[in-house]
Amino acid sequence: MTTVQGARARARIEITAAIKDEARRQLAAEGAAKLSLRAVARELGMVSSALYRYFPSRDDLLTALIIDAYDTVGAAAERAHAAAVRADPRDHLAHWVAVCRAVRAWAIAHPHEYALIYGSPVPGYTAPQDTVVPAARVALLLVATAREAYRDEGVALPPLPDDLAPEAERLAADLAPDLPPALAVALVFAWAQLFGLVSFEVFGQFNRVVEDRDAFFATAAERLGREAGITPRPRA
Amino acid sequence: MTTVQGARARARIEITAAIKDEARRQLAAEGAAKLSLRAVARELGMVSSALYRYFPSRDDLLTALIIDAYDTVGAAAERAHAAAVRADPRDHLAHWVAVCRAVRAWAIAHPHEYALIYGSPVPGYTAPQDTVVPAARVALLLVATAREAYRDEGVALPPLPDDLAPEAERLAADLAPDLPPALAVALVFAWAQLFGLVSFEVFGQFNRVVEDRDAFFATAAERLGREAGITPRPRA
DNA sequence: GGTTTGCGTGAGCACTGCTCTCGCTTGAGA
DNA sequence: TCTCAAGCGAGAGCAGTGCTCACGCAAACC
Repeated sequence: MTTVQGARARARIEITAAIKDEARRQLAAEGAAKLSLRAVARELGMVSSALYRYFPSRDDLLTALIIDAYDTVGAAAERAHAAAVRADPRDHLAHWVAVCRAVRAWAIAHPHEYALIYGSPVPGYTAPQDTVVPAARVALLLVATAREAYRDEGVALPPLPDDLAPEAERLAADLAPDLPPALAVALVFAWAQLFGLVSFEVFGQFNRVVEDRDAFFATAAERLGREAGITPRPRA
Repeated sequence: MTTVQGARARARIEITAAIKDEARRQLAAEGAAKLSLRAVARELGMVSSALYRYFPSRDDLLTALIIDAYDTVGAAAERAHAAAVRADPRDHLAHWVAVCRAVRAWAIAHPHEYALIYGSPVPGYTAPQDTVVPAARVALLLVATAREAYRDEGVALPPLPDDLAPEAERLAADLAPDLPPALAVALVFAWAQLFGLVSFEVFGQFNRVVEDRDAFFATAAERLGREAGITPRPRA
């Protein structure tokens, strides 16, 4: 599908990628606050103003990094999910936990990129439309996992209070019309809570509180799965 | 207790407070990234270098704001808790929910201050020791609420997996020696998950997803309370 | 082959955090 | 009461930032 392009078009793609790579390096090293266009340009051997041919502003560079970050964490989660399905196609709780662990592992390995997407929004900055699809990737994977469990095993969930019923219908209609509203609500809860756990760990809130964070997270992820209606696989 | 102080000492206190106030104003208006010492000084009619007599660096100013933010959200939560106890001393789930709502309300009212304390750590920045006591204030309140419920009504919690048992003992010993380890773990879960929910709302992750956020959060807070072992009050 | 378009250059503007020296003022000790 | 160190504000200055703009060169299109 990629037609043979002129040298110029190809150079543009390569330079754009190089800028993002170098920016990612600085991001990983120093954090978003100290990411500087001039330093990126310097490191790439170009003059700072040249960089504006590729990204009209610092915020646009950050937005590109944000989209990439959403995509890589989404891809990592999807890989982990696929591997878990391969290992045991029927153990849906294991699939769920695998997704959670993948998100956590990626976050710990790339804390500054994680902060970029799940921390405080950086500048003035309202998330552009381009970010919403990649941002939904992990969420949709959680929904898909819960859906498979629901199809295979059904679900028993606590009833919803009346005043949440309209919201629950709306949520279900938006993100999973084939699932019961109570499950849609439980999934959104679990989704937010998963990132609450990961954020607390990555952002240091667990310092001097939780020591054995692997075991802690494993249990938490499993409980989240159960709250999302996924029953553990009965022992064979 | 406050001895009569010289005019100089008093001026120092007042100016320090004025700097923090103005900084908070700019923080609320533009966010931490755009908080500038020079702008604060300008607004206060002093020269920027004078400000360094009061805060040795921008990070120190931010740290002061962080401590204040932890304290105000903690105070708000404590007020809400006290009011709920006054309204019905036996309804522990209502006390819990009141604390959660107070945290959320404060976060929504002061999103940038919330981001400062529960978002991504801002600069290079490792949290100084001074912040850990105020930071624990909300957490300790949650523990206290759960403790009262536990004393009055006991608790039934899911069993912990074996590999989490040592961590659970440690947690219980550190933050509530009088509570069962499984409850200590459940409390840390609930604590992280509470701020996961609030962060997702404040940081815009719920945009285009959750509409009726009041009802959504109310249900979530109640479920968190139940997971933390607080049973609803039986109807009188 | 001529022209439009894309792109790197370098100067420059307004801003930032932070440092340093210079004086004035305050307040505690002799 | 006088003295002198300490506290404090002023101003200049350094190094760095995001971003803009006119300028030329080179590639791509007609």
